[in-house]
Amino acid sequence: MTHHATQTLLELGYRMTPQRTLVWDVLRQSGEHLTAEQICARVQEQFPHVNMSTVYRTLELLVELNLVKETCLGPSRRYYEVEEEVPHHHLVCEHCGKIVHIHDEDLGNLPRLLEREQGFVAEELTVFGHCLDCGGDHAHP
Amino acid sequence: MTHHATQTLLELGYRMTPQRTLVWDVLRQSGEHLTAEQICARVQEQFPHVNMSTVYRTLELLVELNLVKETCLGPSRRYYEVEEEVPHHHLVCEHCGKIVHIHDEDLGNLPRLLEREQGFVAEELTVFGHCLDCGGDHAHP
DNA sequence: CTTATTGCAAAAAATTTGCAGGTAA
DNA sequence: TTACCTGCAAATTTTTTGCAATAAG
Repeated sequence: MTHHATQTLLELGYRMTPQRTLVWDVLRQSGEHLTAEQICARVQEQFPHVNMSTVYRTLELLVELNLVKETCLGPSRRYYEVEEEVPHHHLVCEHCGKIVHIHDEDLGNLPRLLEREQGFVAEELTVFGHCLDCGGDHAHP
Repeated sequence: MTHHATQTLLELGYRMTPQRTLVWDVLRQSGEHLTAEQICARVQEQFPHVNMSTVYRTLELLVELNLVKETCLGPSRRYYEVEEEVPHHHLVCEHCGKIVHIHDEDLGNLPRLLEREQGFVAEELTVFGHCLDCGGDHAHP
C-alpha cells in the first residue's frame, strides 16, 4: 500500500492489515472502475481466503476516508475507484459500455451555469449517451 | 391509463391489464422518481394483492417500450419515472437528497463540446453535488 | 378459445451484520 | 495485552424466474 493511504489509516487509529493493503493495491493497479466482486476476485489471487465481507468493509472504510470513490455508472451495481487529486467525470456509452474520463476543463460553462442559474455546485457528473464510433454491442459497464 | 400508453401496448400485441394501468397511473400521477417498492406500495393501495414481481415485469416492459425511464440517481437502487417528450437531466444534492430536473437548454455548451472534443453524444446527464441553500441532512434519494 | 399475464413461492444477486477467534500496534 | 479486524455463516435487501391458474382479446 502506498505511504499515502497507510499513513491516513494509521493516523486515524485504524490498523494496517494485508487485506486492506491488497484491496487498495488492486484499485491502484487497475486504474479502472471495479465492482466489489471483481476486487475480491483479484485480491483472492494473492490471498485466497479473503472474504467478500472484508472487502465490503474495507471499501466502506476507504470511501469514508475519501481514499476511494464509489460511483454510479448504471443501475444495479456499485463501482469503486481510487479517489484522485484531480476530480474526474464519466461518459458512459450505453451501446458499447465504454467509459471515458473527462475533467473539469472539459465541462465548458456548465458548472458556472448551474451555480448561477440553479444555485447548485456540481461535484461529479455522469453523462449517459453513445460514442459516435462505437460498435453498438449494448453491453453494460 | 392514458390513451398514449394503452395504444402503444395494444398496437404491439400486449394486453392491457389493471396491474399495468395502475403502475402507469402511479408513475404519471407522482411525477417523481419512484423505486419499484414505492410503486408497488402505491399500486397496492388500490389493488392490494398486486405482486412485486408483476410490478418489476411491468416496469421492464414499459422501459423496453420507452414509456418509462430507469434512472441512476445513486448507488443501490433503481428509480423509475415517466419518459417525457422533452428529455431532462438530474441534479442530485448529496447533502439533502433533493433532486432537480433541468433541460437541454440549461446545459450550456456541454453537449456540443462533448460531441466535438470527445465524439460523444450526450443523452442523459446526472450531476452530483450540493445545493447552496440546503440544510445538509445527508439523505439519499 | 388461445396464450399473454398474473400471483405465489422459491432462487439469485448484492450487500450487511453478529459473533468468536486471530492479530496489529 | 488490548480491542480492532477478519472469516464464517446467516440475515437483509433488491431483483429475477418457474409454474400453474387466470383473464384479456
